[in-house]
Amino acid sequence: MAAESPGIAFLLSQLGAQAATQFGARVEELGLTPPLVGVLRMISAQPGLSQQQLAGELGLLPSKVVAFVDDLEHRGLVTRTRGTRDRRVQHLTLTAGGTELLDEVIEVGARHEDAFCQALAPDERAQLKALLEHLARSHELAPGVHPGYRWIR
Amino acid sequence: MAAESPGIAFLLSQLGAQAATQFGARVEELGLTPPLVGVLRMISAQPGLSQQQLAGELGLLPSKVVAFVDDLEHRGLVTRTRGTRDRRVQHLTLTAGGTELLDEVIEVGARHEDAFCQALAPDERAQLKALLEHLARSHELAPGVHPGYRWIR
DNA sequence: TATTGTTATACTCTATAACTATA
DNA sequence: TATAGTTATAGAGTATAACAATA
Repeated sequence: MAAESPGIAFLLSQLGAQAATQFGARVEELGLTPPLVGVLRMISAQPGLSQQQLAGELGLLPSKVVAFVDDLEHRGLVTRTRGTRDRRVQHLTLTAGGTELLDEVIEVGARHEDAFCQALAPDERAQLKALLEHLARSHELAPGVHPGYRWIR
Repeated sequence: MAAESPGIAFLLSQLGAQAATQFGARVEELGLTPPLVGVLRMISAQPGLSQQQLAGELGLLPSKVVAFVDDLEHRGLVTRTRGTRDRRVQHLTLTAGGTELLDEVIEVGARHEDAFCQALAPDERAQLKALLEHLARSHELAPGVHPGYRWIR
């Protein structure tokens, strides 16, 4: 019955959705989606990782990884290389174009960050970031890995 | 090329998804989903509103509202009443059971809030909440209305 | 003719499970 | 027999547009 004002959890959910949507709109202009950005980031951080590893670390279904990598490969952003010891695995690496595009994504991300936080003064941003990092650590959220909105097991 | 650490926007997106997922798991035990909770909340805040109004305020498709209200009506949580002046509109109100269930949802929400922020001291929570409210206002997010994750036009 | 709510349909998206090739 | 990747398929979910009743 109490007309409750939204708490921290709801505000996070609201603002998080807003941030994700706006970021999605920005990377769309680069022909990407947020999940594809996550894939590029992960391959950049761990060049040569297999599709299984990628699926495991990002929480994606293997069949979905195939579709993503197909897409990125056809666009010349990623290469698949058969393993020499185990010829079943596909090792993933970024092409020069992929690295270039990821750099653009990072720039876009920086602009997004700045625009989204525009209302906050520098010291407020630092405060907020510290609090959010604290909270994220307490929930054991891997830095840079998005929990996604449906593929939680 | 820079190995950037996640910024505020990404942390918000990460934590927001986590908060939403955990809240969804809690209300699932009450037989509800987050969107259904939003519908119940809105009807409680504006008893007698029409389905069109509900769709407009929550950003839902009219056909989706029909499905939601069908569901809630069949469970005896909401009633439809034809308008007397304009017999096309359906006025929505909560039943006693609906109000009761919403009260439970609010309790669940309070427990969720507390659990989610467990790592933060009371003064940190107050700080964080103030910063988030500031940010939410700057993005013109209506208090209590979730922007959702797909139905942005 | 326009609007409210409803229904039907076409479309996309996701998950599951078969399938192949290697091991 | 088990595993990495791939393909195919069935199911769920979504948006679009047709529809009936009322204005």
